[in-house]
Amino acid sequence: MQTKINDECIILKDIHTLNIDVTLDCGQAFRWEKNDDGFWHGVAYGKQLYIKNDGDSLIFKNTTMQDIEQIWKKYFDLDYDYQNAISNFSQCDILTQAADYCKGIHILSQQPWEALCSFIISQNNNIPRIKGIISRLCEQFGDKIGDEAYTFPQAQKLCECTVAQLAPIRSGFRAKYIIDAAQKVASGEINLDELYTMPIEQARQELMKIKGVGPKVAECTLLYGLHRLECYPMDVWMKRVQAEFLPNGLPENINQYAGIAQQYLFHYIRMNYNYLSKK
DNA sequence: AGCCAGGGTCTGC
DNA sequence: GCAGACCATGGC
Repeated sequence: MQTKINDECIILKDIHTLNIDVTLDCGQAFRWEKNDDGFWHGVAYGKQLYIKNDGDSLIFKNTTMQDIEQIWKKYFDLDYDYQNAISNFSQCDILTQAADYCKGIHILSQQPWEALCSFIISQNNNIPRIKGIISRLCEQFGDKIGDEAYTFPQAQKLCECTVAQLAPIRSGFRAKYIIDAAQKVASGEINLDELYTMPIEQARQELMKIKGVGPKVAECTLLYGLHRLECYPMDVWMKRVQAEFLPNGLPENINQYAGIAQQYLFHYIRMNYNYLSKK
């Protein structure tokens, strides 16, 4: 991987597998927006970033080589071998189609607390509105770190809030769930960092101690916040795929890559539902 | 206008 | 253990 540094840009060459456009717009993260110049801008790990693809290169703006090494390589999962994972999908038609359609989608490593909070908000909700709620949450309770850029508010901040104080973000019945999660995390009753290595079933149970966290939200938190790739969140779209194309579930050799398969199937069915359901 | 959305809780069998 | 009502809100 070669690196080139201009005045304001850092360019990583030979990044073949990451497609920024799809990765940031496939329903796993809710805080990225695309500018007219093609750059995506967002905030993660308390840092603001501008990024876009340019052929086989990745162009970073508003960051440092040190942050790329310590934060963004992990966040965008640049060191994981996606080709190898996808090579295991070849015996399953729908997985092969989905993987082909979703080339370049990586599973992001978001901060565990942000992922937990975001997917609590996601329940019985649609993606545009999830983005709006999270945006208002950050604007109201996060730290301002740039022009219209805010950090994701920490649990230590939100644990002090009442449902009434959260009213401006218009999260509806989910407000009390956000507060319960914040209290359990801020108090140390739940230690999210332990979930990186905890046996997976125990990790699920740990998260489901939080009010408003059931199997789906726990699974999303573990997949997108802790990079537990064996997790397989089942939302309404995944149930449609399963019913129509995977009556016997995932092939067993996919289990350790189930999270990748899930993200590809989710995006594929959502983008092609009318076409696929007619076939 | 009514249905749906990256679900979960609570109640009643 | 399982079905069904209910939950806030807004996009379509």
